[in-house]
Amino acid sequence: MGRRKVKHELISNESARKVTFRKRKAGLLKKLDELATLCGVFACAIIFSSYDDQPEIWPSPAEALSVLEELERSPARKPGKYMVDQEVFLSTNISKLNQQLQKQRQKNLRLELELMMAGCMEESAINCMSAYVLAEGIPPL
Amino acid sequence: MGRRKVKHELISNESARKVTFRKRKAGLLKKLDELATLCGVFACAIIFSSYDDQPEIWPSPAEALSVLEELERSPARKPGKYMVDQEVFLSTNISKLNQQLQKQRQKNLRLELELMMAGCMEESAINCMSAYVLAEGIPPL
DNA sequence: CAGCCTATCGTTAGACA
DNA sequence: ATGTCTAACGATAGGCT
Repeated sequence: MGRRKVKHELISNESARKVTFRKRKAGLLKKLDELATLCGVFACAIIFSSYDDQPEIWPSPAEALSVLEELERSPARKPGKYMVDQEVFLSTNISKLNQQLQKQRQKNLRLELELMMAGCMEESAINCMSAYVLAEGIPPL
Repeated sequence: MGRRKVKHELISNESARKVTFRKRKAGLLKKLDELATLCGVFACAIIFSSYDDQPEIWPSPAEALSVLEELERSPARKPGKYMVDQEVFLSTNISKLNQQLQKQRQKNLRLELELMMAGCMEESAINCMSAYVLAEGIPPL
């Protein structure tokens, strides 16, 4: 869309690439916002580029973290799918992995949360973080 | 876009909402693919919905994990930004958090990787996972 | 280089099978 | 409900400032 079609490959001209990146990143995040609102879904996006010194984290670092936690928490598949033949092995394997991950997750959660918020927010990072941790009821280190 | 404008709010009709979700999710992921290709950036998106029983993970669970790891690994800010007044405290705080997280990360990495791949891939999950782990040189548990 | 403009291309809402 | 069609709306490439 635009005055000409663009080939689906890396834009060779660097300044043109940067302009396209800014425009399209904005367009993409708008679309993600629309999808989330119109359809009531829970989503995040993370974009690393050499143009921004911080990764773009949508909708916000804290909300993105919630999505990542949900991802860890979510059952790998619908339980019923495993109740067949050799897949039972996979099922128990997943259960064990889940248990191990659960233990790790609690420890990691605080670290990730503090790091991400400290890194991606502005001056008030520490205050915001404390408020968030209190609100979510996560025990102190 | 389409025959009529749509208000930026949850679509009340459930079946219409589901149709819109399918269409827009596809459109969004196409745009993310274009952004990544045209601009050479590293990105992922995760979408939870009640319509799909699995979260949509783009571009793939394994690649999304790489992006999340990059996020953990990435310096919180440009180093220079901390070299001012009271922010030095924040800087050392972030360093400590990073060190702790680094230890956790190694343990967590294998667990998350196995769990995500086992959960989101099809029958050959275990084989693919093993190949990936070997290729990446991650030590066995 | 960052905004603004607009012709043009792409996405999608609604209709229909 | 799932797929196709297409009018209409939205995103954006290139040009300009």
